Amino acid sequence: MGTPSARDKNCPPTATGTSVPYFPLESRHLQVRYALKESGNVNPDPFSRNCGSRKVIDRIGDRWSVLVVLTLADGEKRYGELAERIDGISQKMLTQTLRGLERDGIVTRTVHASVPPRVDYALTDLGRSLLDLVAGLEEWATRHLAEVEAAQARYDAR
Amino acid sequence: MGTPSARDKNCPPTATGTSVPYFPLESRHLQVRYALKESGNVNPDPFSRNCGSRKVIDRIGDRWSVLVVLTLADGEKRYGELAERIDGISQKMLTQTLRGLERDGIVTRTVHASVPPRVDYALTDLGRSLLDLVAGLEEWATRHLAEVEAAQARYDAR
DNA sequence: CGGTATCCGAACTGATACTG
DNA sequence: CAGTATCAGTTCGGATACCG
Repeated sequence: MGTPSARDKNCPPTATGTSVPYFPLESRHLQVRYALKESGNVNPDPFSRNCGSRKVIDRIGDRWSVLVVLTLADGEKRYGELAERIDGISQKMLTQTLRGLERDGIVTRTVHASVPPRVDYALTDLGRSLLDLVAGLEEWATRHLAEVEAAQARYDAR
Repeated sequence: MGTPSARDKNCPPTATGTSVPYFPLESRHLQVRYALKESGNVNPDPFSRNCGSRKVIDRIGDRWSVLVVLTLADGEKRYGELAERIDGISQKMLTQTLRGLERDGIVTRTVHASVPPRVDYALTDLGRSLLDLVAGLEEWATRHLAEVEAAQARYDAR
């Protein structure tokens, strides 16, 4: 299967025009294709499952992660505070999102052995570095919102 | 329903600790809740459907948009080229994604009246401004990939 | 308070077949 | 070539009920 580092190298650094490296999805189908490639049984279009872009996009991909990170921007928060601030999120999704972020090392989860229980969530250093980018996205959105809406109106009119 | 601009103001500029403005989803349920609030029949937690962050997150939210924008980084590309480069995307998803990006004014679609037909896609100025951010995300991903994977390994071990 | 477990409809996604 | 239409499998997401 070649060296893993070599495969990772196939992943485009910053979208320069290299060839066919993206592997964004985790569907069964693609996993199968990947497995086949790994075993060398299929036509050779090299693409890496470990592609960095896939990782972020998976995490950014779900609607809530970004919001959670953004909400933690001004410091540690309790589960309940997060639930309250991120309007529209369900308990299930909040928990699920927090677990994912925790797994990725983006937030920490601190349980205080008190009664009633108290659980605090905070960004890690890694999380804060991601926050910079995510905040940029939000800023972009607010800055260009009017433009986007104008474009949509134009498109819909036609 | 109050002035729309006032509602938009409720949307947090850059995740400073204001209160409960996010409305990321477009589910029927939430639309109903929003409609209820609009008519003033429900408890008052002000949040804006036009929240800028919702807009971007919706667009960034699906896995493919980011990849398409990234792939268009080095210039105009044909439909087929995109399909080839973005490995794993189906025709349906590619078309759907491109339509969405076109609607938002992020890409242009140029049909050449030739036979066989030829359709070129390119980033608009708006698209290029978004590219900057998206490229940053990709860079972040590649830079911190090892960290994320280490965190995941640690989490899974436990 | 801060979750977990289950259920179920909605939405997403891809494969396939067909068209201008 | 660049789509559109249709259909089936999977996942997503919320409501509800319950637990430590």
